[in-house]
Amino acid sequence: MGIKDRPKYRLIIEAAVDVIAENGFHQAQVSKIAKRAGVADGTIYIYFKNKEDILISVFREKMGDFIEKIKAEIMTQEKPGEKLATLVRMHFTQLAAHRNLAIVTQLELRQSNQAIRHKINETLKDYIAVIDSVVDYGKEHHIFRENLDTRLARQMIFGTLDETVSNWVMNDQRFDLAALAEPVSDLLLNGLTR
Amino acid sequence: MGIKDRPKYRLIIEAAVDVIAENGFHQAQVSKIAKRAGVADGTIYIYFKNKEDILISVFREKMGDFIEKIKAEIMTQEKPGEKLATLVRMHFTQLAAHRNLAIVTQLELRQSNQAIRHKINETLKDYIAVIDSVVDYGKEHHIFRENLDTRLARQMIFGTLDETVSNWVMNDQRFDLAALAEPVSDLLLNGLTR
Amino acid sequence: MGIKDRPKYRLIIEAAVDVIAENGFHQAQVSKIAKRAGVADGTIYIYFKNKEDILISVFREKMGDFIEKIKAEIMTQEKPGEKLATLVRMHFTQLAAHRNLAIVTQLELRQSNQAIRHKINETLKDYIAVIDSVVDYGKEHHIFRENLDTRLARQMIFGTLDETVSNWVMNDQRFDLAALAEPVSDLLLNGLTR
Amino acid sequence: MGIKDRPKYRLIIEAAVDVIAENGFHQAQVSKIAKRAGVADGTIYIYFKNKEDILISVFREKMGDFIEKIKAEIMTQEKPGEKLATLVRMHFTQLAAHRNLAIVTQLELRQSNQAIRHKINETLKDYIAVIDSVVDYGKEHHIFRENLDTRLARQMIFGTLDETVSNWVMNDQRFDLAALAEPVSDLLLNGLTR
DNA sequence: AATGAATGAGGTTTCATTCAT
DNA sequence: TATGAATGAAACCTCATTCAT
Repeated sequence: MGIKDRPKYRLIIEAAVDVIAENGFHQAQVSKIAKRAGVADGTIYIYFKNKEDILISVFREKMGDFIEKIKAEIMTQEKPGEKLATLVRMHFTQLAAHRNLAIVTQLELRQSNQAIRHKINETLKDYIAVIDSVVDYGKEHHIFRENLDTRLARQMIFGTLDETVSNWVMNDQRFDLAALAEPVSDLLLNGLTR
Repeated sequence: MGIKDRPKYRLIIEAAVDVIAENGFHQAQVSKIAKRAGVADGTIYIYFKNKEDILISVFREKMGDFIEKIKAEIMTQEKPGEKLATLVRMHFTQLAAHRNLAIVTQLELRQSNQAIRHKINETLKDYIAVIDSVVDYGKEHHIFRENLDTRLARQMIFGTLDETVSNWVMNDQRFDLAALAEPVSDLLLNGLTR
Repeated sequence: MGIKDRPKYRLIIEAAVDVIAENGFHQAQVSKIAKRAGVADGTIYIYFKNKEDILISVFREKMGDFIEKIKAEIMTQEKPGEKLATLVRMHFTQLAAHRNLAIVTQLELRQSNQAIRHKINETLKDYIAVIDSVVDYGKEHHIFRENLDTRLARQMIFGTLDETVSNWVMNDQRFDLAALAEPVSDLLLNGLTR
Repeated sequence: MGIKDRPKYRLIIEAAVDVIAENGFHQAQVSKIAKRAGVADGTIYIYFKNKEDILISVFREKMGDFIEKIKAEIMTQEKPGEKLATLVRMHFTQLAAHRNLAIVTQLELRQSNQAIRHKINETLKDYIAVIDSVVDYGKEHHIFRENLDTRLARQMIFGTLDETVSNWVMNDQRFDLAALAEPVSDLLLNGLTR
């Protein structure tokens, strides 16, 4: 049984998300995470190499689930427009359903140093690939413009989603994020088609 | 003569940008900034209340210029599409021309604590207003769709620009950012029109 | 087992007394106390909230003992005059026996800021109560004048003792403090009786 | 004309008393004293060698007056008891009339380092001599006990006065200090006579 | 495997003093 | 004489990580 399957591994990951969301990145000390997880400080270091490893693991585990679910849902769709709409909807609904996770990924983890953010970007590459595949699928099916630059399209899609969720988090989640799925995917679709 | 007009004020601001860009946010000690500016550590505190004040001032001064120049350039344009194209072009060319500033605003200052980021967001509101005015202008002139949600459109525009510049910085400025101005503004325009 | 019962707690208290007595209040850096106690700087902060807390604790612990011993000894006496004589004798002999403590309480801790001195005064209130009880006891037994103002009498007693010890400390303990116990208590007694 | 007779010298002395009384010893920066005196920081150093010199001068000038007035008043008395009563009364009334001075001498200047307090004690020696002369006068006139140890008597007198004024200052001058002159001198007299 | 007491490096800020004008 | 901008040394405290138990 790998170390990641033992109960305390997940306990620490969950504790880290909550502690960071509630206290902010700079107030999320290892000892605080340990106390929340109900383990000793030293135990953390049996499961994680160092603090950086905790943060990266939080992102990898949580974003892994996040991406897998989006992938699975997109696969059920045939039409390019539906795939894009599904992507947007899943992106928003998942983060709306897990506010602490949204706070951690949109606000707090971005305060980490360059080393951590570099590792985080590695994980994001999987998501980038999903977006790119949706764009390419649309181009192949002649729904999106064929001279569309995939990278630019992806930056527009990801940038728009990211900026929207960030606004939602920074406004203390006061508006209904899920409700924005439709107008946002319409807006993006309008930019990609023809 | 206000304190901000004395030569050392600007000297320290410029030194801060360079030191942060070259060493990273967390390695930008006050003593390093002072040495780069050619002043004593204590002199910093004649011009700035504390370290936080230096960082906020860097952003305010630099983004102030940045926004003013974009505003001025946009005003010379009549057509909504040209205004948007100008916004995108100015955003990219200014940051491409001041790489250290781009590194500081896109990467390093985002690692600051919530207090600093809150103050930074205050300055960004001026830029938000500029983007909103371009969107509204386009709607009023029946070039952009009239049922377009201004906030969503702005999030798409800003999100796309920000994501693109961040990609450029994180890729060590290996591609020509300014050259992306035209395809990106075309892409955005396509999303906003009709 | 409380944190104050762990050996390092007392080790740090003792180190603080010695370092302050030998170096003076303003030259008693935390790192110097830590080195003298044989612990790391950070260890200090496991046992004490901050530097102020060390100083207050030194006074509370040491004066606590000081007062308890005087109290116990006074209780063994029946005659008011003997109680006063015991108070004076114990005050002088204890401080004469612990010169570093005398230096710290008479000279060095008085250089602390108002917050610390306020906390120190809290501890002194216990001593004030002991003196007051001796005065009241003498009045009740018709040995001290019955119209004697307890507060004034206490100020005379404490002021005289304190001034005498301060003189002894400032004269580098060149005279025999303990030998002054008898003449001083005679002098005070003369002022209080009839 | 000596430097001490020029108007700014006294201006700075008065400013120092007020600034220390109002802000506390540790918050009485040279720049604050300069601003209060209406002079530039650098001007302070034309009149005083350094900050220590300001503090010592404050004490010397103010206590000089204080002692001179007590001396003069005592000389008008013939009887030993009256001389002592006058000493006590003048001590209390002068400090009661100059609260800022009382705060500075009783509370704030005692927070200074040993070097300053040593110099302050030099000035106090003049006062010590005055008290001693009163004690000796009483002994010579067979009013005070002849075997009275002058130093002990002086420590009792000064300690009692000092402790009483300190209590008054620390209780925010809530009671009438001058009114204590009579009972305190009676108490002291009782201790010295017979 | 689990604990938690102990470690120690590192940086922001204050303020007395100087000196060119 | 007077100014006030500039200097620069010095210390408290935090917290990620270790290791004896």
